[in-house]
Order: sequence, then C-alpha cells, then structure tokens
Amino acid sequence: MSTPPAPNPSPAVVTRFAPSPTGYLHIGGARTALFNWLYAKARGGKFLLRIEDTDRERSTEAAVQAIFDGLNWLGLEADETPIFQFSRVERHREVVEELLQRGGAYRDWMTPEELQVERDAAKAEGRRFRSPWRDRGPDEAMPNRPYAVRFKGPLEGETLVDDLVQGEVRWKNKDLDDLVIARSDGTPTYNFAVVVDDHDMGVTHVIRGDDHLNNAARQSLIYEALGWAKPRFAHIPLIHGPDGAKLSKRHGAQAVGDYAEMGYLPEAMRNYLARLGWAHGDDEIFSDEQAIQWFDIADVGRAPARLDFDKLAHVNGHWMRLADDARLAELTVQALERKGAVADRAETLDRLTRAMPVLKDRAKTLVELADPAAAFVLKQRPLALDDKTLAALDAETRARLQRLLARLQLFKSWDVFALETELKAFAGDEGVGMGKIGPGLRGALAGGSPAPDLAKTLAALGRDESLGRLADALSSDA
RNA sequence: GGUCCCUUCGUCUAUCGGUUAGGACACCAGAUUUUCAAUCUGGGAAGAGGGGUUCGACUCCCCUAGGGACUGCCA
Repeated sequence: MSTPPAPNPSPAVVTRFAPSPTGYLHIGGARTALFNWLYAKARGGKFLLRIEDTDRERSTEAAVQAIFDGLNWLGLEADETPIFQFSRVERHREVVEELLQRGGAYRDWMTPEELQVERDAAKAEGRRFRSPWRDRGPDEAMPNRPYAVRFKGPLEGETLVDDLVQGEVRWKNKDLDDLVIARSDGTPTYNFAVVVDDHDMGVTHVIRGDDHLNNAARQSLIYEALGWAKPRFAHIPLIHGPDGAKLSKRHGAQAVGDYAEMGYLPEAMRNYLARLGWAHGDDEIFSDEQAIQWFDIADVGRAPARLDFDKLAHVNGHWMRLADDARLAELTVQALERKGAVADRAETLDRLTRAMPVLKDRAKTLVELADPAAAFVLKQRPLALDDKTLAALDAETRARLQRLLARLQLFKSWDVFALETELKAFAGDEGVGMGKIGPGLRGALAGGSPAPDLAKTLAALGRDESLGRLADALSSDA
C-alpha cells in the first residue's frame, strides 16, 4: 500500500548530488548537480555531495578526484563535507537488521545458478521473479552459508510517486521485484544505501536522472517499510548527443573536463546547462543570481534535450565579453601552454592582457582566443610578411605609410577612438580612401594573420610594438 | 517480452482551451567593411499520425507510431 508522500516535516530544503566514482564527471551528471545546487540555493537550503562508492571493484581514487575537480571547476561547491557511502556500511547493516526484524526483508540462500533458472522462467511467463525464500520459515534457514537479503515488497496494491518533474507515476506492486538490499558478502546495494543515506542526511529533495525513475518506486517502498518520511523526488531527463542518441563515447565530449579544455567558461556552462531542459520565459542569457531567483525544479521539461555546441559557443561568447580581461588573459595563456606554445609566460600574459579588450569580442571560446584571435598579437618582430602584404607594399604605399609612421610617432593618445580619428584624418590629408592605406598597414601590423579593425589592432599591439612593426615592414626588401 | 517515461521550427524552448504558435542558436539575404570575425536589419522554418471531449484544441482523454529508461548480489 502506498500513500502520497508525507509533507516534509522540516521546511529547510536539502538536496544532494550522489555520483558513483567509476569514471570522469559526466556532463549529464554535471547538469544534475547544477539543478540540485540551483534548487537548494533558490530555496535557501543546502546542497550536499555524497560519493556512492559501495561498488569497491569499480570505484577509484582518481574518479573521486575527477568528480571534485569537475564540480569545483563548475563552481558547484557542496555546503558540507562530502560523505563517502562506503564509510557508512555499519549503519547500512544495522538498518538491514532492523528491516529483517520488522519482517520487511528476508534472507535468501539461492545460488546464482538457481537464480538464473528462476529468473528466466519468470520472464518467460511474463511475471515478476520472486525468490522461494520469501515464504520459507526460519526452520529452513541454512546456517553457516552466506545469504543475500531481499526486500519483501507488497504483492498487492500500487505505489505512487508524485514526482516534481514527471508528475504522478504509478506502479502495480506485483510488478515490482524483491530487490537485494544486502549482498551475500554483507555489503549493502545501491537502492538500499541510497534510502538510508538520504534519510540520515536529511535530504528533502532527490533530484536525479530519470534513469532512476523506476528505482524511486522501490525506494519509496523501502521508506514505507522503515516507517520513514519520504523525500520529494524529481527525475530529470538525460542529456542526449546532437543526433538524439544517448550521450556516448562517439559523441566526444562527455566529461566536464573536456569542456574546460575546449575553452568554455564555467559561468557559460552553468548558463547553458541550466537552459538545457529548463526555461524561464524567453530568457537565454542569465547570471547565477537570476537563475537562482527564477529556478524551480517543477519547470524542468520531461523530454531529453540534445547538446547543441553552436548554442553553447554562442552563450560562451557572451560570457567571454563580460569576463575580466586579466582573467581571460591568464586562461588564454593556460590554453596556449597546453599546446606548448608559450616561450615567455610573462611577456605573453602582458601582451594578451593589453590586447584583451579588443580580442575578446572576436572569439567564442578560449581556444579560439588563443589561436586565431590572438595570433597577430603574439608574433615576434620582425614579422614575416606574406605575399599579399608584400604585393600591397608598392613604392607609393611605402611612401605613404612612411608619412603615417612619422605622424603616429608624434601621436600621443593611443586609444582606439583617437586612433580611428587619426587614421581617417590621415587618409583625408592624403586625399585617398582607406583602401589605399588599409591592406599595407594591416599586413605590416599583423603579417597576414586575421586582425581586428586597424585602430583596434594598433591599440591591441600598443604604441611601441605597432610603430616597431610598421618600421620593420617599411625597411624590409620589396 | 514486461513495467515506466517522453514526442512544438534542424536544435533548445514559450504557450498552462481562444495567439498571425513567441524567443534563442543555427541557416539564408541585406547593411557595414581595410582582412577575418563580430555587430545590426530582414527572411524561411514547428504542434508525429489517428480518433474522441468541447462552441473552440499544441494544450484534456484514448489508440497507433517512433524514441528512451529499467528489468543485476552495478550505480
């Protein structure tokens, strides 16, 4: 028998993110963590982290670190020290005993072979598998032989999960199996440990992937058998790849670390990920503060969303333009360093910082910023001039640029606006259009690399470097 | 096979019975132009199919089709 979830006795919201440390932090998991974090913040509650490491075979130290690193990068910090599930096995065993005593569970001595046979038979008959030990008396127990403990679920009635995202979902209890809650080695299984831990941690809202929706029914039954108040459940859809299939290796980037490496900013990832499957009217670009103010788990959609890298890049571009120049310069140096493209760190940082106001409008990711956008800034004098530039630098143009050089050497204010005015004035004095000046000057300053408007390029390079490059080009052989 | 979930432009979504079905990304065109971007303006683009309910369905119900999850002594 199931009753609707009891109203929460405690008004304070407690959410948790509970990944198992068997690999990197998946981008889908990151979004789950984000929703938990947002909901907790939105309600003035707490966001907790629990590492589900009860599978000793597959859990690794490196994976634990990857989860911490990923969440840290994303800026999703837990409000309390993370809990390792395995450290709570004693407590889990204790609750298993309690459930056994309450008659809510039973010992099962089936061998793997027997299990296989029974399960196949049940499947063939279209019914749920039930262990024969469910109905055997204590006199049939097999002392000195290891046993698993199974939950003794009701055979009749139905279980209702009033999900915050999926709505009311019902199961007939006869369709729910008696899941193993303790393995024959005494360790607890996931579905049981989760219930005990969520209860003990005071979790009020379980927000997780909808691959757990079926588990919610079984967990719900366990809560009832234990006489515990249930949390509210919210099962959010999984993220799919651009082709609509479940995110997998062939889609490439799955780990949040991949996104950091691709040059996305954490604030952009939060914005994009929040918007994936959730909306607040027509708002597309929003700050953390706005997201927290607007977020409600009930507004999350029920259909799986596909990852769209174009849109991610667009959102990232917005946040790059808003980001601090020194920070972007530092991150760009790091991106360059990963490619082994930094000789003099201090100088590179210095050049990038000065050019950043101009550069950041031109790139959508840090990687783009590092490579095409900033390439002209990082070149060393004297620049190698490409054929196109050489062709533009005919005798007439050289003479003209020589006059420009002389004029700029006397020019005081080296900011974009003033430089732009000065260039136009020069063109006017020369009695020619910018078309007669641009190509040669651009080539001299950028050496054939793509670069911004001329005034911006001059500003980005700085006075000394600009004049030096121009002088270099004019003294080069034709 | 069984149980459960999902289905609005190519993509992310708004709409919560009455709208010319809105926005964003992407795309196309134009503007700008000294390169490449960026930016601005405009444009094309959607309710899976079939039944109901209703004066009126994208919105509610049913069926079908198509996706997906689970069906472990994994989590």
